[in-house]
Amino acid sequence: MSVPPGQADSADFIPCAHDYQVSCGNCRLNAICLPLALESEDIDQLDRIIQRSKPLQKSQHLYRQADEFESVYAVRSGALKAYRTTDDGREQVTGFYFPGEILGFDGIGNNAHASSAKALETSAICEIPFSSLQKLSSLMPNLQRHFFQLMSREITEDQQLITLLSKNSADERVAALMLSISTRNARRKLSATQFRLPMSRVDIGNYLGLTVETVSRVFSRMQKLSILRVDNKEIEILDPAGLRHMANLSH
Amino acid sequence: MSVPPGQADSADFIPCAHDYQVSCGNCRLNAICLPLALESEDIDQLDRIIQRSKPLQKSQHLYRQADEFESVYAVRSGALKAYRTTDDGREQVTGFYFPGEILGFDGIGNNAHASSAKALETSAICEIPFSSLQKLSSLMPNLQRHFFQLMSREITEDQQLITLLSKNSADERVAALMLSISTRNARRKLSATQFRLPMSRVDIGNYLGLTVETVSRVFSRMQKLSILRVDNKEIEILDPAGLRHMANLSH
DNA sequence: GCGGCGTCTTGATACACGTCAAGACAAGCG
DNA sequence: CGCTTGTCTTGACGTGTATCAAGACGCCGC
Repeated sequence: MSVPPGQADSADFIPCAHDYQVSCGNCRLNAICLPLALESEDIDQLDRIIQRSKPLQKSQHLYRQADEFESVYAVRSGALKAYRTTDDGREQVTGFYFPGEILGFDGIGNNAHASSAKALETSAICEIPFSSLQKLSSLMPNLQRHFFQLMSREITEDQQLITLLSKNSADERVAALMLSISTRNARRKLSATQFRLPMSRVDIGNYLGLTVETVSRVFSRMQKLSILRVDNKEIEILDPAGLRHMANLSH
Repeated sequence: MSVPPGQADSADFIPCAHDYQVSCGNCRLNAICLPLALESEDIDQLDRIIQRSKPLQKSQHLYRQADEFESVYAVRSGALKAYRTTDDGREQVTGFYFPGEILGFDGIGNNAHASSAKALETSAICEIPFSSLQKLSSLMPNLQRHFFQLMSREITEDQQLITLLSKNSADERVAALMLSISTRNARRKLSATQFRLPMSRVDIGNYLGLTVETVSRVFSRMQKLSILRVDNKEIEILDPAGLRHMANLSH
């Protein structure tokens, strides 16, 4: 297996032939992924259970809805979307996941994944087998607490999305998503004002409960107002305050 | 403190002068709340940390958004709603909680409650201090697993609501809520076809991302189609199959 | 380079639900 | 009892977003 060429656009990817052997201790994302006061002894234990064998190509699945639940996953580079398929065959995108973020928690409840996860671009993944994680959590109270917190935050974020879908206009929804991506970029020490969207307009619309056309129109409107510069998937936030205003206050 | 009079409409309430001293071992809801293979020894340990001191009157708060997070709570009788207040002062109902169900998980993430919880009618509550729960979880792998599962299910349910809000019509949303309440009633060995809604039309609309007027019109429509009999908060499901059809397939 | 095929944009039209308004009903209280 | 207040219902109308349709753009293989 050779190292895929042209990782230039993936700032989180560590260009090293044996990159899948990085440990949590030296991973530059650990401040996001594991902001814990763990002894290096503890980190070693964690390292031992984590598997880093899965570089995922664009549009490949990490797991599928109804698959048996075995692990949760941390994104090391790239980006993923999670989505569920309803009884009548339609899809609902439930989240986008960027480097340092963890997905798969929705599978614990019934021992089967409640959603599917698909790579939006070439992505490197850390797999964390849940049974090992449970054992380790019993021994390391910090770790147990950390995973309770991660799940709790997922709940909080879902509730924010619920509010967004329930109460906000198309403009507000798109603005909120742009701000969310901007914030998450900043957390990874990337530009908060310039980035490339890994997902399509269809995915954005699906996630926000809007049609592609509406999303497109909102982007055009924002561009006309000089809040954003939009060049296909390339986004530049020209007026952060205006964007925040558009997301929150405008009724 | 005297026992409140007139609990006749609250089927889950155990009419006993010292009812706040029931233990998990003999609580008739434990199959829902704690479906665990726990030794009676373990149950005793759990009993010891749980506090049952809080009978809540209608419209009283169990906790408020931004309150310090200390406990999660199990509903013993009555019903509650959880809601968050957005920056611009509007409210979003994020869930309804019935006997046997546990709420408060959204507070773990940042050590502060991310939502408020308010009693929709007189309710009895079991308080489970989270720090004790964490310690106990480390000792009892089953218990740890159980709470991971509960949180995971909360995530799954939130995602179902996201899908509902994002993809479904007013008819479908209301139908889905009625089915959800029906199912949860059945789980508690109550009628799946006849029940009294503890929440107002405003709450329903808020939860489902609809106005009161729309909710009311949907109920009228359902009544005209002989799917439901609606008498203010009293609901009778006349045509369960029709209701299911209305919730799922109709487009 | 050129053709083909997604993805994205833009415009015209339709409709589901929101908004506004008024009346009906229920509950609490002097 | 009648008054008040809040909740619920029903109707008429307006609007934001979906839908339908067509064209523009970008990407890839040949």
